[in-house]
Amino acid sequence: MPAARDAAPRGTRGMPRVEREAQILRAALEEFGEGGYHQTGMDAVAARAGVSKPLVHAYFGTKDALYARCAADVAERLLAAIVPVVEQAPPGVPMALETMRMLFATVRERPRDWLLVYDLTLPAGSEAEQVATAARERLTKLGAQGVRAALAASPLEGDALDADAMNHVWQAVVTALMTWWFDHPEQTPERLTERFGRLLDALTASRG
Amino acid sequence: MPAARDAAPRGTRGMPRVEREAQILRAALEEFGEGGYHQTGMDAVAARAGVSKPLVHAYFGTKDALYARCAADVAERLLAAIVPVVEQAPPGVPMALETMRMLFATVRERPRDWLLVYDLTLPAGSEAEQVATAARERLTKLGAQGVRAALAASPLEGDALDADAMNHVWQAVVTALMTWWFDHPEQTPERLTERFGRLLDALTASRG
DNA sequence: CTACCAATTGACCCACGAGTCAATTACGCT
DNA sequence: AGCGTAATTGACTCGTGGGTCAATTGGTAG
Repeated sequence: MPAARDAAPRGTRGMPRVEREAQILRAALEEFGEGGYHQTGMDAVAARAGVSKPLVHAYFGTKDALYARCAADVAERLLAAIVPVVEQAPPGVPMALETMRMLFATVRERPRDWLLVYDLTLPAGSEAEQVATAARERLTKLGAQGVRAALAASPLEGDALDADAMNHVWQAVVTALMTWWFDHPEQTPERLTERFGRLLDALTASRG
Repeated sequence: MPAARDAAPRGTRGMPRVEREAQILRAALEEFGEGGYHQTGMDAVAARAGVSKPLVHAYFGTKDALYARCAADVAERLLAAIVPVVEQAPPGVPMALETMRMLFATVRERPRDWLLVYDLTLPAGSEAEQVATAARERLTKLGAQGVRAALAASPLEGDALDADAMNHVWQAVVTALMTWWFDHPEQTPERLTERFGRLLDALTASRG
């Protein structure tokens, strides 16, 4: 099994640890994104990475740990992308749209990465599920602030549960546009966001 | 194995076929709804129904066929509920809301039934996936007409893809409210629908 | 060149779950 | 009561996939 060292003074062979790790992680992201947790095998990940199954285990431990690592990686990228937006832009629908655009842009090369965090069929109580759930909660608190502000600014001001429900809906909308993206790969983050803006406009107009 | 007969003139034992079938189907709906396809075992279904595993196979064949049967059952109930709404109400947002209310009401006792149709992690190419996909498509064409009408009536009239994207978003919104319902079982179909109406109002107000 | 050592793997083990079959049970008819 | 029949099941097989281990490979230091 590989030791916990990156420099290679003695007994080095094959690829440097960091590269190998990135390579396997990338393969795992692709496989998990396409097949989900249960339909993806460690063999498939190893094959896609071009290495043997034991090596994947040596680098990431169990399948559960590998998935958790992948989900954490995705979550970290997403959070890093939207934190500046939430901190800088004034709350409101435009901020929500900008947040959405940043989310699309973050997973631009592999849109299915998003599913790692939003897969609801993970083994109950597993580390993978805990990481994914935690990631969703952090994204909720950050990304939905704009929409929540919009809700609070409305003359109706629903009860406390409305904000929670709104968060769920907001995330589902992003997920829906992500999955729609899968079938329309020619779309760009910008066009997707504009498209959603049009939908909002249409909805607004039809209710005015 | 049970024969294909319902009346019981000779060699009868245990429960009548129709009751037994309904009993197993119900157990399967509960199990699949809670754990999804891959995490649910035939043993678990049999145990929940209070029968043995071979009996489940005798009644429904393979696991795949059982899931397909469950999904078809859910789809049939959902379609039967919303067809009258779509045919009678005038297109527009109110019709969409009424459709939503009927969907909630249909799965009132077991909201997780909805997930049988909207599980994206089904084995690729399986009968279960085909049934679920077909059900989603039928629901799309029916349930999204109101929203599509709203989109067309807007002054913006987006391109042809907008309608497709809008359908995806619409279904995701319903799914999101369903899953939100799981964690708030005290909610009713009516209150859920009203809540979503409030969210729409707030969104409209914040953009006017 | 040689010894050493980490990286890498072929081959294996094993748990779990789908699916099957012979055997058993109990109901209805005579 | 006793037989025929269909419902029901205990106990089994078997393929699949997660995980492990001893053995091999090929760099690097001396």
